[in-house]
Amino acid sequence: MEQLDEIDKKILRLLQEDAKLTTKELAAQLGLTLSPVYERIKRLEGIGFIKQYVAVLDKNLLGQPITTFCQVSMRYHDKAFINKFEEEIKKLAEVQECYHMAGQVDFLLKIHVGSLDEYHNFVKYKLSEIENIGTLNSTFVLKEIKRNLGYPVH
Amino acid sequence: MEQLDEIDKKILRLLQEDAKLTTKELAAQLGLTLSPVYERIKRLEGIGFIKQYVAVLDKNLLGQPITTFCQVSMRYHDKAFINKFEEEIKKLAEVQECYHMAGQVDFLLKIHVGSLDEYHNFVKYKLSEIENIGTLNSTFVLKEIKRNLGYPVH
DNA sequence: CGGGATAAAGAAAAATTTTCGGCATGGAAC
DNA sequence: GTTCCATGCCGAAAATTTTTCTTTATCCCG
Repeated sequence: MEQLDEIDKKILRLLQEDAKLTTKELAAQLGLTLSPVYERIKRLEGIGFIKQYVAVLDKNLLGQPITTFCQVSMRYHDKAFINKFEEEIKKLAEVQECYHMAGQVDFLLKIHVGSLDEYHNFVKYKLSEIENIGTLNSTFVLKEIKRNLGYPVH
Repeated sequence: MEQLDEIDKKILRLLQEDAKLTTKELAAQLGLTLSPVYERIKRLEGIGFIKQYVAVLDKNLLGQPITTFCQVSMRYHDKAFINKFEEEIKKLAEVQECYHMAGQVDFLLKIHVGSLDEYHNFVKYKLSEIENIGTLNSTFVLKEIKRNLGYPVH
């Protein structure tokens, strides 16, 4: 596995914030010319440090103002049931994130919907339909204080 | 507030997945020429549906393999204390997300670190240092099953 | 039927991405 | 000490994309 130098890290930090920065702008901030910056970015993409580039949308304007975290426990913990659950979850568009957790509950889901009514329907007709779910515990987000999409680059 | 037509929505769905798509490629998928696609994107940026463009990095390659969710309850709930807490949280690079929650606990934090040792130090020397914290309850992510960065576009 | 607004098309200009050859530096081998 | 090779940066040219602008078509309203 390759190692990053300070220039690579600076590129990653900047692109994490704004992927539309041109190589020209990056080069200026780094005190380099276009070529090395371009090559470094391609290298970072190639070895997988940069996985993709995405547009970040406004969930309120999209009509999805409600965020909830839902803790799910399975009734049985056979591998087959767990796999089945994970596959079903991946199909649900409302579920933005899903983590298999240590501790009391098995899974933590982050869910986005447009209204309480929609959430009710989601739980009743989609989530609860999945086999082998034991308990469900939903908590609602009142306010998003912070949402970074990137990670610290040390 | 403006309304989106099907073409706008398709553009948003595509750019949410891959922000590097050129207007040419988008135009081809939409059955349009460059101009209308270009104008629509600029409009979607202008009215705020598209907030930013970011590069998505690989947290394991970055050396940040550990994700935890930490539930925080405040001792007192004065507005001043709450605001202070939120400001302090915003400063902590390890905290990727922070939500003010309904229910038993006040805040839910998503945290990324490189090791258990680092997490220990984070809790002991950074998180716990913040005034007025009542209880802390950390649960560790065993496995990331799904992590979409976008929202469903209806 | 005409006027005006909206959206798309087409073409040209500007800027960026991508490719490529060359130059300097530094380390390894002899 | 010198030669060779690898690495990283530079600079310029080519390819592609972004951006701007003008024109055309369509639809709605008066």
